[in-house]
Amino acid sequence: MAQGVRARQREQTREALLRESRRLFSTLGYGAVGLAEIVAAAGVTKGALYHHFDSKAELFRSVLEQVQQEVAERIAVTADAREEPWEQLVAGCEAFLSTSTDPSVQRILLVDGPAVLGWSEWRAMNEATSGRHLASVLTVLIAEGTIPAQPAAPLTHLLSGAMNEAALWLADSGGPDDLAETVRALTRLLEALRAR
Amino acid sequence: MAQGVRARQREQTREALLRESRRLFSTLGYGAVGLAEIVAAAGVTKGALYHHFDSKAELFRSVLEQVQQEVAERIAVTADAREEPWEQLVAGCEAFLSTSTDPSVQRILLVDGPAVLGWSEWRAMNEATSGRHLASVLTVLIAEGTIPAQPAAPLTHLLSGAMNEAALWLADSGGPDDLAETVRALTRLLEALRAR
DNA sequence: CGTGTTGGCATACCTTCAGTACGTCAACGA
DNA sequence: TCGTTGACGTACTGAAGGTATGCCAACACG
Repeated sequence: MAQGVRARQREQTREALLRESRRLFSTLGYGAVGLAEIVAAAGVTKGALYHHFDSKAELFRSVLEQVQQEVAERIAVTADAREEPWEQLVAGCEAFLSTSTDPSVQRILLVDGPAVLGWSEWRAMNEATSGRHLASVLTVLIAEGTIPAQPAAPLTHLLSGAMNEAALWLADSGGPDDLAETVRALTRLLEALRAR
Repeated sequence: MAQGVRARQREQTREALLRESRRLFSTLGYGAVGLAEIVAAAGVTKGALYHHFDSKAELFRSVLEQVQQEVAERIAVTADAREEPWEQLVAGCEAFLSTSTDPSVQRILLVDGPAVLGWSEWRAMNEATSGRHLASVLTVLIAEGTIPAQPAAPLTHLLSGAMNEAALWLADSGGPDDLAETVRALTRLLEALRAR
């Protein structure tokens, strides 16, 4: 860390760009934010921006990657606190829903993400971070027979999509009751899946 | 119909703009398509476009509205062919999944739609068309006790999101097996919901 | 049937914004 | 100490969304 004044300055600039662009992207949306706004807020110029990122889309990609990492981290921490895979699934889902009340998660990760990067790239990125937790725990639950035998992939996508949409909904027209109601509905859904 | 040469010409121009922009939006995405491309393909100029639509986003909105109507129509026709509400639900879900293999539905309705219009507007539009069918049939199923008593709204959004994501997934990395697998997974999910 | 009006569109222009070319200066290695 | 290089700043370009204005044919109306 702090390997020379040069590298430190570089990191500061990069972080300022990421921080300010994340703030602006999450409040105004990708399309409504100009590079001029971003560099002004970060206290640099477009030369600096293009020295660190190849394009506006690449800058957004880095921001999205950062958001993804944070979400995945919170899910992993919450889930790993439980012993049973089933408990991990439920806790992880709840963690995702509560984390996603953050507007930056909303807009950047769920709305603009697929449109800017294209859905398949967005999906690959999701798969590499928070999506993997869901896939792996479902695989375990199917293998141990807690969930009836079936291919894991389709079910993973169904649940993933359900939670994404639910997150968007309860942030939009959300009284605080709706979060609880949604968690309960999701729990009922998961419980219904369980083998009996 | 055909009320004067004037109104007919107007309709032709408008339809040409909607048709060509829908084609371009669905293949390249909203951001990658310029108005110059659209008007060239439609055989008119930007003057005509702005005479019919207030902005590029408004043009996209009209295209999206058209796509939504078509999807809702196909779902309604399929569902109304069944008697029992439960059969209507399953058939409607299957109809949505198979309809959504169309790339224009994919890109316009599911990917660019929320980003261009904003999620809440997109949601309102969805609610007014195809989303209403899902909401109403779920309400009936809960009322008649086929699905355990619970608020309808959260469950509606969970299922809606599940199908949206599933549609995107099976179009992207989809062998024809995946469509069948996804339908089966969705059916299992719905069956699990059923009161026993 | 002649005439004024309006609707439907073309043309030319303006503004903004992503992206590029190039210059500059301080940090770094030798 | 000096040449090199990396981290920017500055100035410019092309393109794209949007606007102002003009034109001509269709329509209403006497």
